[in-house]
Amino acid sequence: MSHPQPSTLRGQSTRARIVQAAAELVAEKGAAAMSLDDVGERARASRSQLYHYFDDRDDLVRAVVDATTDSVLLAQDELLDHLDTWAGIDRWFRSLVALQEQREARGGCPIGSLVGQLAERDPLARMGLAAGFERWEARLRDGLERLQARGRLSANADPASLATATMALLQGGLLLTQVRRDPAQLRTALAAARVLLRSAAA
Amino acid sequence: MSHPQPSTLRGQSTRARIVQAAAELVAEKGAAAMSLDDVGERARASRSQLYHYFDDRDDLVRAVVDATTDSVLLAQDELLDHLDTWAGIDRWFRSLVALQEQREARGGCPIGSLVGQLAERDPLARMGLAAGFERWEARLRDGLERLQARGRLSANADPASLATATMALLQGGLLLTQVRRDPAQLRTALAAARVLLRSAAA
DNA sequence: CGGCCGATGGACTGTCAAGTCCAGTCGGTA
DNA sequence: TACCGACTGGACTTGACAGTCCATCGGCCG
Repeated sequence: MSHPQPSTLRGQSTRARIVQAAAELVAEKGAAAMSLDDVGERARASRSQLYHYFDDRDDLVRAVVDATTDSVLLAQDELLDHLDTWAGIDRWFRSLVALQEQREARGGCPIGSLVGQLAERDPLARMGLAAGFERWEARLRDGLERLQARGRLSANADPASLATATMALLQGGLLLTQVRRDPAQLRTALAAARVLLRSAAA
Repeated sequence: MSHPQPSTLRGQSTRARIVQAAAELVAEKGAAAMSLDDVGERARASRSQLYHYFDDRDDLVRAVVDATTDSVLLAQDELLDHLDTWAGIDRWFRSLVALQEQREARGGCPIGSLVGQLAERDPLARMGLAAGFERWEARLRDGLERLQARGRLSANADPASLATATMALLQGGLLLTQVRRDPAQLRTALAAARVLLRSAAA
């Protein structure tokens, strides 16, 4: 945060390697279990490089939060662009369930999992996570608004509330999937989201 | 786990004090930040007492998981007994929102927050959390089944799926509430749960 | 009353992690 | 070439933590 973007190409690449390695370790072992030694080893960067690019451990974790939300949103970027049709929404839902099946229901949501780990410990990290969720939810809300503008969603439906409820079903479904090691939990939650959204169809 | 229930009253009380202190610290600072020194101090118990009653740190954390789910379920025991009427369900929802308002949206769900911290690190803890969720969801499912038996819920509605979806909305709503520090997120999620359930009304 | 055993106190050890420090290297520029 | 600042290497310090060890207490039962 307080460090400027590295001025040389080499510096940028080193910083990126560090964040990447840290993000992987956080995803694998949790934020508390990520040690700077681990990060250094995986990123092939020494101790002083970590402190050259980040103020301290917390600063690095915040960078991980940002990198993780970027990566989650980028991975579904295409799908999020087409939430203004019922088919597009269904496609998104199916892809989310397929991903959990492929992962054998491990890990939950990369962003959501961090909430319980960081929200009460680091206010800045919490705000970073909130910003990530806001970007995510905004994509859905925009889709629903376009759906409504085209008259496929009831005029008195509230896209903002529907988007929030859908995000809640998604996050809650992922949490139940993770804790039960069963992708069917997410499938059920998203089926409910479908019912909810369709009940507001025009 | 491997230790039997303490045989003396004094032992039982000491063990209970330890679990209680550990549970408080986990709730306040997160499972990873709970140290045995902190626990000992708060419970007025020495190091060897911790190892007298628990195998190791992980064993204590698992006891915390159980104690936390017990406490969450006990706190709403009365409300969970009356989920077989629409009024009872509404009362439950209102009470959940009121609790978050009172807590200023801090902490999220005591059980749900632990999922991201423990699920991928300790399989036994994950199973303990899953058992907690199952007990919780079962209470709701039972209520819905009674509602259905009395003909207030459509005969072709599936109480199990509705219960899962409602739990997902609850957990997701709490997660969004926590990360945004805004109880309205849970209110919106539970309003959606109400719509979902009513749409299955007979 | 004497021993047994659950329960307790607290010092001790080894390990590991965060953060500091300084001595370098590299690449571009004058 | 000489310099300068960005960048890199890795040893070192300090502290905290999990887990171990042994000595002791205290009530109950024979």
